[in-house]
Amino acid sequence: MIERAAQGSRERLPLGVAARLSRYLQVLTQAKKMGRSTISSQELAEYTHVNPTQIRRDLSGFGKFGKRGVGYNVDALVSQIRKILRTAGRRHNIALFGAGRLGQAIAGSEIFADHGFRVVAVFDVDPDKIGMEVRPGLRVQPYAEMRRVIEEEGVVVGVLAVPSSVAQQVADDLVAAGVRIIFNYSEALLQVPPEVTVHTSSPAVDLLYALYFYLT
Amino acid sequence: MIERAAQGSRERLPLGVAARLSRYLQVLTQAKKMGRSTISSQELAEYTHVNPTQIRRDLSGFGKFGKRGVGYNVDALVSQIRKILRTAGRRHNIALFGAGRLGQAIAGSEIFADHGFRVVAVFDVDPDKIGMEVRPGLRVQPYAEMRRVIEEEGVVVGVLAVPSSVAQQVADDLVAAGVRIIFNYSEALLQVPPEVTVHTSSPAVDLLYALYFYLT
DNA sequence: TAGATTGTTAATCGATTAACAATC
DNA sequence: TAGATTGTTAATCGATTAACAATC
Repeated sequence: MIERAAQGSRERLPLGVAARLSRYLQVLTQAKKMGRSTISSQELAEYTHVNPTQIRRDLSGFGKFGKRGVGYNVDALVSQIRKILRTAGRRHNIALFGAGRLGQAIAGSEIFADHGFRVVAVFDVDPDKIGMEVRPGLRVQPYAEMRRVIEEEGVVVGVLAVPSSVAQQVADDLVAAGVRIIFNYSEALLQVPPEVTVHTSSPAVDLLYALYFYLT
Repeated sequence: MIERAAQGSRERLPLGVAARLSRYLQVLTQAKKMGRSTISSQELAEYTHVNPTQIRRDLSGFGKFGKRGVGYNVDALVSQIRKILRTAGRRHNIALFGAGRLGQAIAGSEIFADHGFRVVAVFDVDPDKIGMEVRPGLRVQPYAEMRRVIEEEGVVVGVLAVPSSVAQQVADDLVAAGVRIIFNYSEALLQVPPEVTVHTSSPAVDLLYALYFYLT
């Protein structure tokens, strides 16, 4: 606890704790939208599939955020976790690659916006798509412009909604442009240098896992 | 090992093992597509973010699948893991809800097909979308038909690509129709009975997590 | 043979769980 | 006060890691 109280410090959280706090934040944000003002560790557990004792333990390491007999104040907890994860009051810019059906769905979604992520650019190679308005004020730009735009806009994350066949090329270009976080919606296995983090979206993995417990 | 050798038995795998095996399978399937015939635990570790020793440990619990100095045969390992996860030679039918941009992207993707999941029905309430061919041989059907189709087709998984505002209603209807696995692409927090598993897709969670380590 | 990588052990670390006093 | 839920401890279980002999 004494060590953990060093929350605002330079100390990095253990991987597991950071991952779980991110999940709590997602649920809390949504609970807030649904008009909830408090939430118990039990409810958080149902939505995150994390053990309720684990949740209380994770949170109590940073302070006494809850109220016994009541639960946690949603607004207050959102603020606290944002502080811990260092995303409070910051905006992080995303560049999206591929303006097909998936790319359009991502550009039009609120899913990133709720956490301070903003899609500031969309790129495609298809001349028919360039100039298309995927969302008010956001038009598809030619892929050739990616390097310049990434630098000008201070893009931190690249999201790949391109065919698997070109995903590696885009990843290489992103790495060369200095982007360190890549979110891969294609099926390709991407090769990147160690300082770059790739997250590949694989809904089938979660489905296989859920199915196993259904079948047994 | 003696206990684990009971792979084909009724014994359920620990949660963590089942989750990791699913991830190995995803990577192996893709590696196979890319023409790889063998893969080392080291490489699997890079793509799955699971420790290489852990991977060897997980696999050796079921048999000696690897070859020292070489690695694992991709085809053979895919077969073995499918057997362990009980998905070998089976087809599992999926019903998709919502034929908007996201729904169309999912229907057109190979991502589920590679693991024996097949989208056998797409539903929407919008009369303009009904009858639309989202992929050869697969047309959008009216939502009102969902119950009948789910029973006829033996649907095991419901995938929600609908607006958050109607997600709970669809989830309730799926539960009533006997579906036990729900994959939620909306942001809604879904209330379901304990026998039903909900997985909510939250790319923002993974992004927050990656960002934390980037910022620190 | 030399190099690489598995299979396996042992030691450490983090997660899970039950239990319950504190307290709202 | 009664009921609910946090904060916290202690015990167990599973994951991680380093190390290395076996062997392809």
